[in-house]
Amino acid sequence: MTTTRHSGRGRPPAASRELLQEAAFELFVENGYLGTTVDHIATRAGVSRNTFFNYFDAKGEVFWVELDATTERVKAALAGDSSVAPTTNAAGIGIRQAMLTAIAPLQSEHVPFVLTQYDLIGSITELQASAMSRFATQARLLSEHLRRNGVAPAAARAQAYSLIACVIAAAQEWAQAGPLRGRLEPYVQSAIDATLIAE
Amino acid sequence: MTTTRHSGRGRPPAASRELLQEAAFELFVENGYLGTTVDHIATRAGVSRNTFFNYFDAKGEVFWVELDATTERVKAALAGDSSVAPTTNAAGIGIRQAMLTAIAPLQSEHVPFVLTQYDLIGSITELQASAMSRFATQARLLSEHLRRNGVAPAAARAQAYSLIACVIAAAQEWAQAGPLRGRLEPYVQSAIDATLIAE
DNA sequence: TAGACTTTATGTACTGAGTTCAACAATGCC
DNA sequence: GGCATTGTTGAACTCAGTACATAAAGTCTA
Repeated sequence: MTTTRHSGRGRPPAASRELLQEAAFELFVENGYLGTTVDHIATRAGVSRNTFFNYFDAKGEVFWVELDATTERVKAALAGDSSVAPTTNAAGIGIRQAMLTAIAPLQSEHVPFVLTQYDLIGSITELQASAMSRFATQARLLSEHLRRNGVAPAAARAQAYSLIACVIAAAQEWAQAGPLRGRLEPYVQSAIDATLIAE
Repeated sequence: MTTTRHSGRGRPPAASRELLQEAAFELFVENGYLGTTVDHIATRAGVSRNTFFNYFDAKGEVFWVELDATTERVKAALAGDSSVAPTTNAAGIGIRQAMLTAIAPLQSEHVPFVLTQYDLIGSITELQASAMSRFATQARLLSEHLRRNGVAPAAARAQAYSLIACVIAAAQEWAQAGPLRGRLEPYVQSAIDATLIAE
Protein backbone atom coordinates (compact mmCIF):
# COMPACT_ATOMS: atom_id res chain seq x y z
CA MET A 1 0.00 0.00 0.00
CA THR A 2 2.62 2.49 1.07
CA THR A 3 5.33 3.36 -1.41
CA THR A 4 8.23 1.12 -0.53
CA ARG A 5 11.57 2.85 -0.79
CA HIS A 6 14.19 1.44 -3.08
CA SER A 7 16.61 -0.37 -0.82
CA GLY A 8 19.71 0.31 -2.91
CA ARG A 9 20.28 -3.30 -3.78
CA GLY A 10 18.72 -4.91 -6.83
CA ARG A 11 17.54 -3.52 -10.13
CA PRO A 12 16.18 -0.01 -9.68
CA PRO A 13 12.47 0.45 -10.35
CA ALA A 14 11.53 1.66 -13.80
CA ALA A 15 8.17 2.99 -12.62
CA SER A 16 6.32 4.03 -9.50
CA ARG A 17 2.75 4.21 -8.34
CA GLU A 18 2.76 7.93 -8.96
CA LEU A 19 4.10 7.61 -12.48
CA LEU A 20 1.57 4.97 -13.41
CA GLN A 21 -1.20 6.95 -11.79
CA GLU A 22 -0.38 10.02 -13.83
CA ALA A 23 -0.27 8.03 -17.04
CA ALA A 24 -3.57 6.43 -16.15
CA PHE A 25 -5.33 9.71 -15.36
CA GLU A 26 -4.13 11.24 -18.62
CA LEU A 27 -5.56 8.35 -20.54
CA PHE A 28 -8.79 8.30 -18.55
CA VAL A 29 -9.33 11.92 -19.49
CA GLU A 30 -8.45 11.28 -23.12
CA ASN A 31 -10.28 8.02 -23.70
CA GLY A 32 -12.42 7.39 -20.66
CA TYR A 33 -11.99 4.60 -18.15
CA LEU A 34 -13.38 1.84 -20.32
CA GLY A 35 -11.54 3.13 -23.35
CA THR A 36 -8.26 2.75 -21.49
CA THR A 37 -6.71 -0.67 -21.08
CA VAL A 38 -4.00 -1.63 -18.66
CA ASP A 39 -1.82 -2.08 -21.70
CA HIS A 40 -2.33 1.55 -22.65
CA ILE A 41 -1.42 2.75 -19.19
CA ALA A 42 1.71 0.66 -19.03
CA THR A 43 2.80 1.71 -22.50
CA ARG A 44 2.24 5.38 -21.70
CA ALA A 45 4.34 4.95 -18.58
CA GLY A 46 7.03 3.20 -20.59
CA VAL A 47 6.78 -0.18 -18.94
CA SER A 48 5.15 -3.50 -19.67
CA ARG A 49 1.65 -4.57 -18.72
CA ASN A 50 2.93 -6.90 -16.04
CA THR A 51 4.83 -4.12 -14.37
CA PHE A 52 1.58 -2.29 -13.83
CA PHE A 53 0.38 -5.22 -11.78
CA ASN A 54 3.55 -5.06 -9.74
CA TYR A 55 2.39 -1.70 -8.44
CA PHE A 56 -1.39 -2.13 -8.37
CA ASP A 57 -3.48 -5.18 -7.71
CA ALA A 58 -6.11 -4.04 -10.16
CA LYS A 59 -6.79 -1.40 -12.74
CA GLY A 60 -9.27 0.40 -10.52
CA GLU A 61 -6.82 0.71 -7.64
CA VAL A 62 -5.10 3.52 -9.45
CA PHE A 63 -7.98 5.79 -8.51
CA TRP A 64 -7.40 5.55 -4.81
CA VAL A 65 -3.78 6.51 -4.26
CA GLU A 66 -4.67 9.88 -2.79
CA LEU A 67 -7.45 8.54 -0.63
CA ASP A 68 -5.32 5.74 0.73
CA ALA A 69 -3.01 8.37 2.09
CA THR A 70 -5.96 9.66 4.08
CA THR A 71 -6.59 6.19 5.43
CA GLU A 72 -3.03 6.16 6.68
CA ARG A 73 -3.67 9.44 8.46
CA VAL A 74 -6.79 7.98 10.05
CA LYS A 75 -4.73 5.10 11.31
CA ALA A 76 -2.14 7.45 12.72
CA ALA A 77 -4.74 9.65 14.37
CA LEU A 78 -6.35 6.64 16.01
CA ALA A 79 -3.02 5.42 17.30
CA GLY A 80 -2.32 8.83 18.81
CA ASP A 81 -5.76 8.89 20.37
CA SER A 82 -5.36 7.92 23.99
CA SER A 83 -9.16 7.95 24.16
CA VAL A 84 -9.18 8.28 27.89
CA ALA A 85 -12.21 6.76 29.54
CA PRO A 86 -13.50 3.53 28.06
CA THR A 87 -17.04 4.77 27.65
CA THR A 88 -19.14 4.59 24.53
CA ASN A 89 -19.41 8.32 24.22
CA ALA A 90 -15.74 9.12 24.61
CA ALA A 91 -14.75 6.44 22.12
CA GLY A 92 -17.44 7.56 19.70
CA ILE A 93 -16.12 11.07 19.81
CA GLY A 94 -12.63 9.59 19.50
CA ILE A 95 -13.13 8.13 16.06
CA ARG A 96 -14.99 11.24 15.00
CA GLN A 97 -12.05 13.40 16.01
CA ALA A 98 -9.57 11.08 14.36
CA MET A 99 -11.50 11.24 11.13
CA LEU A 100 -11.75 15.01 11.24
CA THR A 101 -8.04 15.25 11.93
CA ALA A 102 -7.23 12.95 9.04
CA ILE A 103 -9.25 14.91 6.53
CA ALA A 104 -8.27 18.30 7.86
CA PRO A 105 -5.52 18.79 5.25
CA LEU A 106 -7.98 18.39 2.39
CA GLN A 107 -8.44 21.79 0.84
CA SER A 108 -10.33 22.97 -2.16
CA GLU A 109 -7.43 22.23 -4.51
CA HIS A 110 -6.86 18.74 -3.19
CA VAL A 111 -10.02 17.11 -4.42
CA PRO A 112 -8.95 13.57 -5.15
CA PHE A 113 -9.47 12.58 -8.74
CA VAL A 114 -11.76 9.82 -7.64
CA LEU A 115 -14.19 12.29 -6.10
CA THR A 116 -14.64 14.03 -9.42
CA GLN A 117 -15.67 10.74 -10.97
CA TYR A 118 -18.70 9.63 -9.04
CA ASP A 119 -20.59 8.88 -12.21
CA LEU A 120 -17.85 6.48 -13.17
CA ILE A 121 -17.84 4.74 -9.81
CA GLY A 122 -21.54 4.24 -10.09
CA SER A 123 -21.38 2.61 -13.47
CA ILE A 124 -18.18 0.61 -13.58
CA THR A 125 -17.99 -2.58 -11.63
CA GLU A 126 -14.23 -2.52 -11.14
CA LEU A 127 -14.50 0.83 -9.43
CA GLN A 128 -17.44 -0.23 -7.33
CA ALA A 129 -15.35 -3.10 -6.10
CA SER A 130 -12.37 -0.96 -5.19
CA ALA A 131 -14.60 1.59 -3.48
CA MET A 132 -16.29 -1.11 -1.44
CA SER A 133 -12.94 -2.49 -0.46
CA ARG A 134 -11.85 0.95 0.78
CA PHE A 135 -14.97 1.37 2.86
CA ALA A 136 -14.50 -2.05 4.38
CA THR A 137 -10.94 -1.25 5.35
CA GLN A 138 -11.96 2.00 6.99
CA ALA A 139 -14.83 0.30 8.74
CA ARG A 140 -12.58 -2.37 10.19
CA LEU A 141 -10.14 0.27 11.35
CA LEU A 142 -12.70 2.38 13.18
CA SER A 143 -14.70 -0.54 14.47
CA GLU A 144 -11.71 -2.25 16.02
CA HIS A 145 -10.60 0.93 17.68
CA LEU A 146 -13.99 1.29 19.30
CA ARG A 147 -13.98 -2.29 20.49
CA ARG A 148 -10.52 -1.87 21.93
CA ASN A 149 -11.96 1.01 23.90
CA GLY A 150 -14.74 -0.99 25.43
CA VAL A 151 -17.61 -0.37 23.05
CA ALA A 152 -19.87 -3.36 22.45
CA PRO A 153 -19.25 -5.00 19.05
CA ALA A 154 -22.68 -4.26 17.61
CA ALA A 155 -22.59 -0.63 18.65
CA ALA A 156 -19.01 -0.30 17.45
CA ARG A 157 -19.98 -1.51 14.03
CA ALA A 158 -22.99 0.75 13.78
CA GLN A 159 -21.06 3.81 14.87
CA ALA A 160 -18.11 3.10 12.62
CA TYR A 161 -20.26 2.47 9.56
CA SER A 162 -22.36 5.50 10.26
CA LEU A 163 -19.35 7.74 10.52
CA ILE A 164 -18.04 6.46 7.21
CA ALA A 165 -21.44 7.06 5.70
CA CYS A 166 -21.24 10.67 6.82
CA VAL A 167 -17.78 11.11 5.37
CA ILE A 168 -18.85 9.68 2.04
CA ALA A 169 -21.94 11.85 1.89
CA ALA A 170 -19.89 14.88 2.83
CA ALA A 171 -17.18 14.10 0.29
CA GLN A 172 -19.74 13.89 -2.48
CA GLU A 173 -21.28 17.23 -1.58
CA TRP A 174 -17.84 18.72 -1.27
CA ALA A 175 -16.69 17.47 -4.64
CA GLN A 176 -19.86 18.70 -6.31
CA ALA A 177 -19.62 22.11 -4.71
CA GLY A 178 -17.23 23.48 -7.30
CA PRO A 179 -14.01 25.47 -7.01
CA LEU A 180 -15.26 27.52 -4.07
CA ARG A 181 -15.88 24.46 -1.97
CA GLY A 182 -13.22 25.23 0.59
CA ARG A 183 -12.19 22.60 3.11
CA LEU A 184 -13.81 19.18 3.47
CA GLU A 185 -13.95 19.26 7.25
CA PRO A 186 -17.04 21.45 7.74
CA TYR A 187 -18.94 19.31 5.25
CA VAL A 188 -18.23 16.26 7.35
CA GLN A 189 -19.15 18.09 10.51
CA SER A 190 -22.55 19.09 9.18
CA ALA A 191 -23.18 15.61 7.81
CA ILE A 192 -22.61 14.26 11.31
CA ASP A 193 -24.89 16.91 12.74
CA ALA A 194 -27.59 16.10 10.20
CA THR A 195 -27.71 12.49 11.33
CA LEU A 196 -27.69 13.31 15.02
CA ILE A 197 -30.56 15.79 15.05
CA ALA A 198 -32.67 13.38 13.05
CA GLU A 199 -34.42 12.18 16.18
CA MET B 1 -34.87 -6.67 -11.66
CA THR B 2 -38.35 -7.99 -11.00
CA THR B 3 -39.25 -11.34 -12.46
CA THR B 4 -41.00 -10.55 -15.72
CA ARG B 5 -43.99 -12.76 -16.37
CA HIS B 6 -44.11 -14.77 -19.52
CA SER B 7 -46.49 -12.91 -21.83
CA GLY B 8 -47.85 -16.01 -23.57
CA ARG B 9 -46.47 -15.13 -26.95
CA GLY B 10 -43.05 -16.27 -28.06
CA ARG B 11 -40.81 -19.11 -27.04
CA PRO B 12 -41.33 -20.00 -23.38
CA PRO B 13 -38.37 -19.45 -21.06
CA ALA B 14 -36.18 -22.46 -20.40
CA ALA B 15 -34.89 -21.03 -17.14
CA SER B 16 -35.63 -18.42 -14.50
CA ARG B 17 -33.72 -16.34 -12.01
CA GLU B 18 -34.80 -18.69 -9.26
CA LEU B 19 -33.69 -21.80 -11.11
CA LEU B 20 -30.31 -20.33 -11.94
CA GLN B 21 -29.91 -19.06 -8.42
CA GLU B 22 -30.53 -22.48 -6.95
CA ALA B 23 -28.08 -24.08 -9.31
CA ALA B 24 -25.53 -21.44 -8.45
CA PHE B 25 -25.91 -21.81 -4.68
CA GLU B 26 -25.55 -25.56 -4.92
CA LEU B 27 -22.33 -25.16 -6.82
CA PHE B 28 -21.05 -22.43 -4.53
CA VAL B 29 -21.48 -24.76 -1.59
CA GLU B 30 -19.85 -27.63 -3.44
CA ASN B 31 -16.93 -25.84 -5.06
CA GLY B 32 -16.82 -22.35 -3.64
CA TYR B 33 -17.49 -19.15 -5.48
CA LEU B 34 -14.23 -19.01 -7.36
CA GLY B 35 -14.37 -22.72 -8.12
CA THR B 36 -17.69 -22.22 -9.86
CA THR B 37 -17.76 -20.76 -13.35
CA VAL B 38 -20.76 -19.30 -15.11
CA ASP B 39 -20.49 -22.26 -17.44
CA HIS B 40 -20.96 -24.63 -14.51
CA ILE B 41 -24.01 -22.79 -13.28
CA ALA B 42 -25.63 -22.73 -16.70
CA THR B 43 -24.91 -26.39 -17.30
CA ARG B 44 -26.32 -27.36 -13.92
CA ALA B 45 -29.46 -25.41 -14.75
CA GLY B 46 -29.65 -27.09 -18.14
CA VAL B 47 -29.12 -24.01 -20.27
CA SER B 48 -26.24 -22.39 -22.07
CA ARG B 49 -23.79 -19.88 -20.70
CA ASN B 50 -25.37 -17.04 -22.64
CA THR B 51 -28.75 -17.78 -21.17
CA PHE B 52 -27.32 -17.09 -17.73
CA PHE B 53 -26.49 -13.60 -18.88
CA ASN B 54 -30.04 -13.17 -20.10
CA TYR B 55 -31.17 -13.38 -16.49
CA PHE B 56 -28.27 -11.80 -14.63
CA ASP B 57 -25.93 -9.02 -15.67
CA ALA B 58 -23.06 -10.59 -13.83
CA LYS B 59 -22.11 -13.72 -11.96
CA GLY B 60 -22.21 -11.97 -8.61
CA GLU B 61 -25.76 -10.70 -9.10
CA VAL B 62 -27.05 -14.14 -8.31
CA PHE B 63 -26.30 -13.49 -4.65
CA TRP B 64 -28.74 -10.66 -4.32
CA VAL B 65 -32.07 -11.99 -5.49
CA GLU B 66 -33.50 -12.18 -1.99
CA LEU B 67 -32.18 -8.81 -0.94
CA ASP B 68 -33.49 -7.13 -4.06
CA ALA B 69 -36.95 -8.19 -2.99
CA THR B 70 -36.36 -6.22 0.18
CA THR B 71 -35.41 -3.20 -1.88
CA GLU B 72 -38.74 -3.48 -3.64
CA ARG B 73 -40.46 -3.48 -0.28
CA VAL B 74 -38.55 -0.38 0.74
CA LYS B 75 -39.71 1.30 -2.42
CA ALA B 76 -43.29 0.31 -1.73
CA ALA B 77 -43.11 1.46 1.87
CA LEU B 78 -41.75 4.82 0.80
CA ALA B 79 -44.50 5.23 -1.76
CA GLY B 80 -47.13 4.49 0.86
CA ASP B 81 -45.49 6.91 3.25
CA SER B 82 -47.51 10.11 3.09
CA SER B 83 -44.79 11.59 5.30
CA VAL B 84 -47.01 14.37 6.49
CA ALA B 85 -45.19 17.52 7.38
CA PRO B 86 -42.22 18.47 5.20
CA THR B 87 -39.84 18.82 8.10
CA THR B 88 -36.45 17.23 8.45
CA ASN B 89 -37.43 15.22 11.47
CA ALA B 90 -40.63 13.78 10.08
CA ALA B 91 -38.96 12.78 6.83
CA GLY B 92 -36.01 11.33 8.69
CA ILE B 93 -38.32 9.18 10.72
CA GLY B 94 -40.19 8.40 7.51
CA ILE B 95 -37.32 6.58 5.85
CA ARG B 96 -36.51 4.89 9.10
CA GLN B 97 -40.02 3.55 9.39
CA ALA B 98 -40.06 2.49 5.74
CA MET B 99 -36.86 0.58 6.23
CA LEU B 100 -38.11 -1.11 9.38
CA THR B 101 -41.33 -2.05 7.61
CA ALA B 102 -39.45 -3.49 4.66
CA ILE B 103 -37.24 -5.69 6.79
CA ALA B 104 -39.96 -6.69 9.21
CA PRO B 105 -40.68 -9.99 7.43
CA LEU B 106 -37.09 -11.14 7.84
CA GLN B 107 -37.11 -13.87 10.44
CA SER B 108 -34.44 -16.15 11.73
CA GLU B 109 -34.98 -18.68 8.95
CA HIS B 110 -34.90 -16.11 6.18
CA VAL B 111 -31.26 -15.14 6.42
CA PRO B 112 -30.37 -14.34 2.84
CA PHE B 113 -27.58 -16.50 1.51
CA VAL B 114 -25.49 -13.44 0.90
CA LEU B 115 -25.48 -12.58 4.59
CA THR B 116 -23.92 -15.89 5.44
CA GLN B 117 -21.06 -15.12 3.10
CA TYR B 118 -19.49 -11.95 4.40
CA ASP B 119 -16.05 -13.41 4.17
CA LEU B 120 -16.66 -13.98 0.47
CA ILE B 121 -17.91 -10.47 -0.12
CA GLY B 122 -14.84 -9.11 1.54
CA SER B 123 -12.44 -11.03 -0.62
CA ILE B 124 -14.00 -11.29 -4.05
CA THR B 125 -14.08 -8.24 -6.22
CA GLU B 126 -17.15 -9.22 -8.20
CA LEU B 127 -19.15 -9.44 -5.01
CA GLN B 128 -17.79 -6.19 -3.68
CA ALA B 129 -18.97 -4.56 -6.86
CA SER B 130 -22.47 -5.96 -6.67
CA ALA B 131 -22.74 -5.07 -2.98
CA MET B 132 -21.67 -1.51 -3.68
CA SER B 133 -24.18 -1.27 -6.43
CA ARG B 134 -26.96 -2.39 -4.06
CA PHE B 135 -25.99 0.17 -1.47
CA ALA B 136 -25.93 2.90 -4.10
CA THR B 137 -29.42 1.98 -5.28
CA GLN B 138 -30.79 2.04 -1.75
CA ALA B 139 -29.04 5.31 -1.04
CA ARG B 140 -30.54 6.95 -4.10
CA LEU B 141 -33.97 5.68 -3.14
CA LEU B 142 -33.90 7.01 0.41
CA SER B 143 -32.10 10.19 -0.47
CA GLU B 144 -34.56 11.18 -3.17
CA HIS B 145 -37.47 10.49 -0.90
CA LEU B 146 -36.04 12.83 1.69
CA ARG B 147 -35.41 15.54 -0.88
CA ARG B 148 -38.94 15.20 -2.17
CA ASN B 149 -40.06 15.86 1.37
CA GLY B 150 -38.15 19.06 1.71
CA VAL B 151 -34.90 17.91 3.31
CA ALA B 152 -31.82 19.76 2.09
CA PRO B 153 -29.73 17.67 -0.33
CA ALA B 154 -26.66 17.43 1.86
CA ALA B 155 -28.64 16.41 4.92
CA ALA B 156 -30.71 13.99 2.86
CA ARG B 157 -27.60 12.26 1.66
CA ALA B 158 -26.07 12.04 5.10
CA GLN B 159 -29.24 10.67 6.68
CA ALA B 160 -29.86 8.17 3.92
CA TYR B 161 -26.31 6.87 3.95
CA SER B 162 -26.27 6.68 7.69
CA LEU B 163 -29.46 4.67 7.81
CA ILE B 164 -28.07 2.23 5.28
CA ALA B 165 -24.92 1.99 7.35
CA CYS B 166 -27.03 1.00 10.34
CA VAL B 167 -28.91 -1.63 8.38
CA ILE B 168 -25.70 -3.15 7.09
CA ALA B 169 -24.15 -3.21 10.53
CA ALA B 170 -27.29 -4.73 11.97
CA ALA B 171 -27.55 -7.33 9.23
CA GLN B 172 -24.02 -8.48 9.88
CA GLU B 173 -24.62 -8.85 13.60
CA TRP B 174 -27.88 -10.60 12.90
CA ALA B 175 -26.34 -13.07 10.47
CA GLN B 176 -23.51 -13.83 12.86
CA ALA B 177 -25.85 -14.36 15.79
CA GLY B 178 -26.63 -17.94 14.87
CA PRO B 179 -29.90 -19.87 14.68
CA LEU B 180 -31.40 -18.12 17.71
CA ARG B 181 -31.02 -14.74 16.13
CA GLY B 182 -34.72 -14.03 15.81
CA ARG B 183 -35.93 -11.13 13.73
CA LEU B 184 -33.72 -8.58 12.05
CA GLU B 185 -35.77 -5.58 13.06
CA PRO B 186 -34.58 -5.15 16.65
CA TYR B 187 -30.98 -5.35 15.48
CA VAL B 188 -31.58 -2.44 13.16
CA GLN B 189 -33.37 -0.53 15.87
CA SER B 190 -30.48 -0.84 18.28
CA ALA B 191 -27.96 0.04 15.57
CA ILE B 192 -29.87 3.25 14.99
CA ASP B 193 -29.98 3.91 18.70
CA ALA B 194 -26.26 3.30 19.01
CA THR B 195 -25.49 6.01 16.51
CA LEU B 196 -27.91 8.51 18.01
CA ILE B 197 -26.70 8.36 21.59
CA ALA B 198 -23.12 8.74 20.41
CA GLU B 199 -23.21 12.46 21.20
C1' DT C 1 37.06 -7.95 -11.47
C1' DA C 2 34.36 -12.12 -11.32
C1' DG C 3 30.89 -14.00 -9.56
C1' DA C 4 26.83 -14.25 -6.06
C1' DC C 5 22.82 -12.15 -4.59
C1' DT C 6 18.80 -9.19 -4.75
C1' DT C 7 15.22 -6.72 -6.75
C1' DT C 8 12.56 -5.37 -10.60
C1' DA C 9 11.01 -6.06 -15.43
C1' DT C 10 9.42 -8.76 -19.19
C1' DG C 11 7.35 -12.44 -22.14
C1' DT C 12 4.29 -16.11 -22.72
C1' DA C 13 0.48 -18.57 -21.88
C1' DC C 14 -3.56 -19.21 -19.58
C1' DT C 15 -8.47 -18.70 -17.17
C1' DG C 16 -12.74 -16.73 -16.98
C1' DA C 17 -16.09 -12.74 -17.05
C1' DG C 18 -18.67 -10.14 -19.95
C1' DT C 19 -20.09 -8.46 -24.91
C1' DT C 20 -21.71 -8.73 -29.63
C1' DC C 21 -24.14 -10.60 -33.19
C1' DA C 22 -26.16 -13.59 -36.18
C1' DA C 23 -28.73 -17.79 -36.50
C1' DC C 24 -32.14 -20.78 -34.73
C1' DA C 25 -36.22 -22.65 -32.01
C1' DA C 26 -40.78 -22.49 -30.00
C1' DT C 27 -44.85 -20.33 -29.16
C1' DG C 28 -49.41 -17.52 -30.27
C1' DC C 29 -51.99 -15.16 -33.71
C1' DC C 30 -54.04 -14.40 -38.23
C1' DG D 1 -49.10 -22.15 -43.46
C1' DG D 2 -47.03 -17.56 -42.84
C1' DC D 3 -45.63 -14.15 -39.42
C1' DA D 4 -44.32 -11.59 -35.47
C1' DT D 5 -42.63 -12.30 -30.92
C1' DT D 6 -39.80 -14.02 -27.39
C1' DG D 7 -36.18 -16.76 -25.89
C1' DT D 8 -32.01 -19.84 -26.64
C1' DT D 9 -27.67 -20.93 -28.67
C1' DG D 10 -22.95 -20.77 -30.67
C1' DA D 11 -18.92 -18.52 -32.15
C1' DA D 12 -15.74 -15.13 -31.84
C1' DC D 13 -13.98 -11.52 -29.37
C1' DT D 14 -11.89 -8.10 -25.59
C1' DC D 15 -9.83 -7.50 -21.52
C1' DA D 16 -8.65 -8.09 -16.49
C1' DG D 17 -6.10 -10.77 -13.69
C1' DT D 18 -2.84 -14.85 -12.63
C1' DA D 19 1.23 -17.94 -12.90
C1' DC D 20 5.68 -18.73 -13.85
C1' DA D 21 9.91 -18.80 -15.95
C1' DT D 22 13.53 -15.85 -17.52
C1' DA D 23 16.19 -11.70 -18.31
C1' DA D 24 18.08 -7.23 -16.87
C1' DA D 25 20.32 -4.12 -13.73
C1' DG D 26 21.93 -2.98 -9.97
C1' DT D 27 24.87 -3.98 -5.03
C1' DC D 28 27.95 -6.60 -2.22
C1' DT D 29 31.80 -9.62 -1.32
C1' DA D 30 35.91 -12.28 -2.02
